[in-house]
Amino acid sequence: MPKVGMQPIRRQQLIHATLSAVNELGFADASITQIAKRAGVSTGIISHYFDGKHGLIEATMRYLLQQLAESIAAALQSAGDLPEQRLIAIVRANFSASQTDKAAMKTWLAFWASSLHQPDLHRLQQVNHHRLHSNIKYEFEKHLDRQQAEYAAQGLAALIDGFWLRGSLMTTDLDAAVPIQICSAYIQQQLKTP
Amino acid sequence: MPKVGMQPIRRQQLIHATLSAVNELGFADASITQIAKRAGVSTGIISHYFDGKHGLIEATMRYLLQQLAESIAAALQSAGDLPEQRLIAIVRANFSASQTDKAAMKTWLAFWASSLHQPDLHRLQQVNHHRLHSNIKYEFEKHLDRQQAEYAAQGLAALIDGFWLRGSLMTTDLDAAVPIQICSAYIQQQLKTP
Amino acid sequence: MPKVGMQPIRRQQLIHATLSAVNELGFADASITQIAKRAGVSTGIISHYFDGKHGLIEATMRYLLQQLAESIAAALQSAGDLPEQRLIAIVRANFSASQTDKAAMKTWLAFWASSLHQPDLHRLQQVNHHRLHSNIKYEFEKHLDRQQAEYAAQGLAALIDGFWLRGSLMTTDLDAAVPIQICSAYIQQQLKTP
Amino acid sequence: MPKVGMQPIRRQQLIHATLSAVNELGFADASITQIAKRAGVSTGIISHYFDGKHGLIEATMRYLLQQLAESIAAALQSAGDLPEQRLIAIVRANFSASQTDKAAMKTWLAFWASSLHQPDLHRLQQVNHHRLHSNIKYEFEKHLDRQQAEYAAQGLAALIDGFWLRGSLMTTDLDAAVPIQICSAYIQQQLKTP
DNA sequence: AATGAATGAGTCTTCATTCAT
DNA sequence: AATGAATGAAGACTCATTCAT
Repeated sequence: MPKVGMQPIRRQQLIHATLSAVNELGFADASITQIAKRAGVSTGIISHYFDGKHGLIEATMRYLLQQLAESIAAALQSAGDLPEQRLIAIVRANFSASQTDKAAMKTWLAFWASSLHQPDLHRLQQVNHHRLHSNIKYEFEKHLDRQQAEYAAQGLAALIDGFWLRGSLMTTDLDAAVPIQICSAYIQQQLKTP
Repeated sequence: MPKVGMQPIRRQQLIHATLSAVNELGFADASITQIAKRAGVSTGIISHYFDGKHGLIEATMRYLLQQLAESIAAALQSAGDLPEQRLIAIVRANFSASQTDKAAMKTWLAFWASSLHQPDLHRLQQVNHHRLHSNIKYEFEKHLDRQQAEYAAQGLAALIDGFWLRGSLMTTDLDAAVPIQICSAYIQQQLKTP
Repeated sequence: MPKVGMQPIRRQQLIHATLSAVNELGFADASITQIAKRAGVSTGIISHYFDGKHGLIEATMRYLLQQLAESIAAALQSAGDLPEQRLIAIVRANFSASQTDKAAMKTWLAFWASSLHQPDLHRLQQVNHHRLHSNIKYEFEKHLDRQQAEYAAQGLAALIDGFWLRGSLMTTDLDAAVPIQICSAYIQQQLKTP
Repeated sequence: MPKVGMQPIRRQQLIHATLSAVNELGFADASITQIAKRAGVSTGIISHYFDGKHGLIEATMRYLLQQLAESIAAALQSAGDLPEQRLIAIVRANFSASQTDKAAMKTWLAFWASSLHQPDLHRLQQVNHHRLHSNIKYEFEKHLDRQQAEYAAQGLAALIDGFWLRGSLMTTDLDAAVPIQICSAYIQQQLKTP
């Protein structure tokens, strides 16, 4: 039952099917057969819309990154002007529900691991990591000198990613409250340093 | 010409070949053919000594974990009695050369990601994460109350893992000095809290 | 906006696109997607006008054969009455520019090879080969007895096809002058035989 | 039931299976499944011994070329010293039974056609064509000047290939007697030219 | 103890065809 | 008349495993 203008619908459908498959089966077992089955379409359609599995994987990772970027952008927009507020907003966005559900975290980890040997994915992931660092450093620099800000930014970014990594490897769901609290304390500590 | 006592030699040979293959090719492309080639043996030998590829992978991860555990144990032994000294020793062990070279980090990440969908690996990895937390918390508890120690431990463990994760995803080698410095500052900060 | 009389236009369009695709990509890689792209139409149109890829291939071969037949007919019409003149005219037609450019030769060879296992194409090709033989033999019979004419015809036909085959397999373009000269010499030789 | 030293046996087995499949099904339908079935082995073995289908195809073509080369070499060895005798020996070798059975001819044609778009096969085929020309020209030069020999060689090579091509496209088996007779006459004619 | 020959399930991809619009 | 969305079979290839030697 072919229809016109299906492209965006099918692409979204397939991206979600990919996330679902990676979450349930793992990156290694997320075959296009599995993905197509979850999307309720045939395997051929993947090549039709994404020019192969690799294209679908990349599009899916791009989608996740975009979600995170939007989440952070929105958090910053509704945050106050104080660096502390803005930094906590960034932390909260990174631990927002959509980012901390088991499926998303497992998928992120899978993508990162596979990005180590896939230049295209690696580039995407690098941009993401650099952006988090920049966002954070930018706020710290309002109160700290360049060197202090750099250290504070590295520390906070590591803290966020560390909680995130440990959360993704845990069996239980991540309770975002504790990480947020610890990160907040870290932020306050850093800002009062000088 | 059967040789006696080949078992430990062959096993070690194959574990190193696995690390080498995972590092250079990535987890997905580390086939037993590649591994056997690097070890200079035939593929059949893998089933003989490890009962299949899965057994080899698990043994390799176990080996990495043991290395880390020994590294930490040694660091603690030669550390002083002060919690601060002991905690910094733990940090240093986690960022020691053998743990932060690109190959080891890539392998760790690959194992972690794949552990998400492999119960055997997952169990190993859980033990490891719990041990780091326990080690750290034990030291913090010498100066802090249980709740404070728990938070401090979670924070420091996240900091360590976060630096480690960001390092493994970087293109350049990790300069351990900065993470160690930031972790040290964090430790001192936590210990003076009360 | 349906248009009237599109059929002949579309068919011609698609036949030329097929020749172009077979020439550039080879018979094996001349998919209907490629052909449709070159014709600037959708793939569906091929089934519409030719009832499938096979129909298009057959029509294309038929088109090539017709071109050759017309070329020979024209050559004979403007040739004199002497058998020698007429035979040379046939030779020239077989090596005329439109038949010896790389594209046409490659396409012919591809069609012939595939005709070995496709009855429809095989029939077309048989007619063609028989026609060349008949045309030639008819002229030789004006001066030779039946048996001699048969041999002369077989020889000349083989000579033509042989040059043609060697030309199609060469990397460089075929210089028609040499084959024509050698064929002419052969004709003269045969005609003076008795 | 793995055995040692199977390589040459399996390779030969698979090459023959390839010839059989190409002959019966055509180049396009000679899938590795079909080939493996004819050889009585699994498909995986093809990659094992030939590093993929392409390697098998190339090895098969190389085998055919070698057969022809040996056939010609043998014919020349047992031929007299006279150019005429030697040239006829070459002709006979080209139309010997092993070269003119339907299967071999169809396979040759299929290979040649596909060689147009496969550099590896093309190179093999070029060598073959050049060798035939050289062999022939070498003999003609014993009696003719360079230019005459070149023309005579081109003519005879075309004659051979032409008969061969027409034979491969025929439905019936090729009766080698007629081509040999016509070629012989051509040779004699050329040699008495000056 | 060790080899490597052999298997066959599983992966991704390509492609001609069909059909609702 | 024409599109292009969708299918699904078939293709080549990879790979962990098995087993006779």
